[in-house]
Amino acid sequence: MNLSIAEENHIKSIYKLQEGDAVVTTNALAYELDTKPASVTDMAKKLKEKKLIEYEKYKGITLSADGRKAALQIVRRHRLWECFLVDKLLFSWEEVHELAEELEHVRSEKLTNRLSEFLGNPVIDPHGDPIPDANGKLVKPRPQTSLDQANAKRLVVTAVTDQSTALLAFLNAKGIKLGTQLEIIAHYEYDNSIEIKVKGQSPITISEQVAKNIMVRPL
Amino acid sequence: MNLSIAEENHIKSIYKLQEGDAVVTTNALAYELDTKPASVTDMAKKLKEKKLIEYEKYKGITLSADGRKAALQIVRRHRLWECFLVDKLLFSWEEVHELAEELEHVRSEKLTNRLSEFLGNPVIDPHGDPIPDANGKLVKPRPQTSLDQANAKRLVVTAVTDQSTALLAFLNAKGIKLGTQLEIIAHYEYDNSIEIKVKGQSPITISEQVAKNIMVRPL
DNA sequence: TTTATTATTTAGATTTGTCTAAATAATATT
DNA sequence: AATATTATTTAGACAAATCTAAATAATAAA
Repeated sequence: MNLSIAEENHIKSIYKLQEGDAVVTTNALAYELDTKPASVTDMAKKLKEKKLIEYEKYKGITLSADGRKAALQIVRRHRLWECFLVDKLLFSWEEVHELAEELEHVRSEKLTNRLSEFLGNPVIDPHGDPIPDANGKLVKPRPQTSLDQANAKRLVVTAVTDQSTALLAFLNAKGIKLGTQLEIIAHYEYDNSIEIKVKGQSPITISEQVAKNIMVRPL
Repeated sequence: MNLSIAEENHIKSIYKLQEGDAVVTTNALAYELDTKPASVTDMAKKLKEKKLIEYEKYKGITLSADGRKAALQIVRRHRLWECFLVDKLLFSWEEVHELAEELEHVRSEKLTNRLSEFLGNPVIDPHGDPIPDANGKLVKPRPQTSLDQANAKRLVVTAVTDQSTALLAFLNAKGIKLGTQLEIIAHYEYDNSIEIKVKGQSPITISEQVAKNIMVRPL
């Protein structure tokens, strides 16, 4: 099955929004891909034709088994390139997403597997996300919640779900990265903010919005 | 100036066919790009509009200063990726051209320069072709001729101009690679073949057609 | 349960890059 | 120089991926 870049991007976004097995709506997908709902409908028809998604009009989209397989291949390539960029070319955490977005579309299994080997077959990428293996198997990520819903007080940052340059740069500025230890001091409902103390720094306040994208596990 | 992949491929092929400053014909370019002359004419109009080429109808194509600059950037990326694939991912000589053809279109100067650094700023690629530096400067390649026109008897292979998988695999099978030493035993005009002896092997016969693509310098 | 709102799809247009077939220009041959 | 051949361009079409505007379906509100 030979997918175009546009098709791959749709598959990847459906995979991302599905999170388990939820149905993905036309609007959500259009927003994620920075495109228009009408365009998503067009593409949905094509991907259904290719049996990569389940789709009935007005009923939303889910990946088929083949679609999931394709998505995992793309995700694998993306995360391996991110590793390469950070580990070998010394890019920083927040710079690599856009570049990996392009490199991921070079569809060569041999290249992907050689790259993985070269990097020492890593199992998580620089953002803490697990890397599917050559067969598309994904190791279960360790138990984690988003920072806004954490109940334990002492936590470690394990991943960042939104990889926009803006957020990553913001976190960088605040001294928050993978493995950073922090404590929740207070959660202010009335203005949706959270006061935290990053290890070795004075306390700071962040919005719930930001906290939603920071995944943590109990220390 | 943001170029599409199609535009980049045209620029690159014009650069390749120009060899110095020769005018490139529509037909030659169509053949090189495995497309049709009419398509080349269409693209020529667009590239002229963007001031990347000099073009008057029926008069052929040459690169403008800007076009040459763009071409050298693409060639730089292509050759650096070839180095990476061979040196780091242990691909063989003849496998890397197609992959580099895709990787070269990731247009990030920062990535290109980091990659170059990571590789130790190489100045020639695995096929023996020089790599333009970050400013597009190309070190003059050592004096070389194609094998079919060589006058010295003892020679060293310095480059291969046609990088089709077929030819490279053929040469590999014959034990010919960069740096291989060989002697010309005889040049048969009547059937356009050349008998050569590769160092450490028994003499073999190759066609002039193949010899044209093997660049050599006197030992 | 009507009505209003929101989500989704359809219809038709646009851009990019390509093609074929026909027309025209340049070059080679007699 | 006239004619044949080859090279190039034009005209018109097509597929992919997108868009806008209008129509329709699903859902929420009154």
